[in-house]
Amino acid sequence: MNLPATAKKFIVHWGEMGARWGINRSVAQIHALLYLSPQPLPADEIAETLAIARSNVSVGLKELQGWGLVRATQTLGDRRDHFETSADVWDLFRVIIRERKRRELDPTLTVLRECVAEAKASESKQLPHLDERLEAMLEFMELADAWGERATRLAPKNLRRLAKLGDSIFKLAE
Amino acid sequence: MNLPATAKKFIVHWGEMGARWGINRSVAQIHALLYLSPQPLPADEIAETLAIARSNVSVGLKELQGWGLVRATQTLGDRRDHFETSADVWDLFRVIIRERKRRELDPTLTVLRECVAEAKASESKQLPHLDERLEAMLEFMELADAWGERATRLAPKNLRRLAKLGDSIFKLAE
DNA sequence: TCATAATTTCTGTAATTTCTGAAATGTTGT
DNA sequence: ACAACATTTCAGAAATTACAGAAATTATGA
Repeated sequence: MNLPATAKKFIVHWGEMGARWGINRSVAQIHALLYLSPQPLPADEIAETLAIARSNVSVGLKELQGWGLVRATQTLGDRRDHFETSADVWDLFRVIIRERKRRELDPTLTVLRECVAEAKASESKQLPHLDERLEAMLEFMELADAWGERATRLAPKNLRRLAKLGDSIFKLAE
Repeated sequence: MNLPATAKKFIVHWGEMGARWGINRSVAQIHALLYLSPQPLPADEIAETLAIARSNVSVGLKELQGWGLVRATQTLGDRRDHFETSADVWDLFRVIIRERKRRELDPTLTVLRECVAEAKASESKQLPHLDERLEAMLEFMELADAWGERATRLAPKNLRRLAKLGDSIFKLAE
């Protein structure tokens, strides 16, 4: 596909953003392209459009499917899989939160709980406040975890609605 | 400094987490060590404790100072700078949000606004919904930006208070 | 069953990032 | 001004990551 300049700009920027957040540049670009596409795309068209090797697209799509961000669809008269992502940014947000929570927050909570238990058991001379610091971090992560859990449960529409309530929510805490 | 096993575990895990979020592993480890330390540490002690080159510590500390996460302090009778970070996780959170907003969200908003303007000006045949998709993304980013801005303004204590209101906040959107 | 198409896995190369140790620069006290 | 200490810069080495193309595998239809 020959992309309009605007689409190219968005896809390139999306790739850069992904890279800053620990997502492979090509993977982020594939996702950006699918987000803009009105219909599911076959892997070879993605490869051609983004000018990356077909094999890379295969790996990238697997990765995105692993995140639950992309799914394969089939059409009559074409043996190739066609890939699509959700057109709803709030849905994408929800999925990303869910996965990062599962992959990063949950293991961190496990480690922190172990650390807190150990730190309480044995006081250290070099680091007298070790337990306090770890407990504070644990509390933070548990709250983040709870927010992630709730965001995951909420329907995309309600998530958007909640986001728009920003001002009144922050007034609760002033 | 000879670290207790628990501290090592935390620092190593923190380094891994950082790496997943686009922060250099050593930089994240330096920050973790400073977070656990009851007093500011000189660069050579950081290097020795984490077993990384002194020059590397220098670069890492500069990076952390650039984020506003670490500052140098001086003590009488010691020419060396001693480095410290905030012991308040909510303060750290606030600083990180502020910087990521400045470095990533704000430039993204700029690009997206340009993209939306271009997309409205010229309809594309291949991507008929380009403008809608870009506008939806822009709305999302603007809301994220507004939340970041408010979080940045709030005092750490109030941020914590707000985080603890999680349940009642999410009820607003059900 | 066989030929063809589609996809994935694998392997080596290229590019990037991270890190070290040496050299250069800056700072402090005598 | 000089010596001692402290820090930063820099160039190259080491490690990691990303990528392309070939080979292998899997699926489809005749």
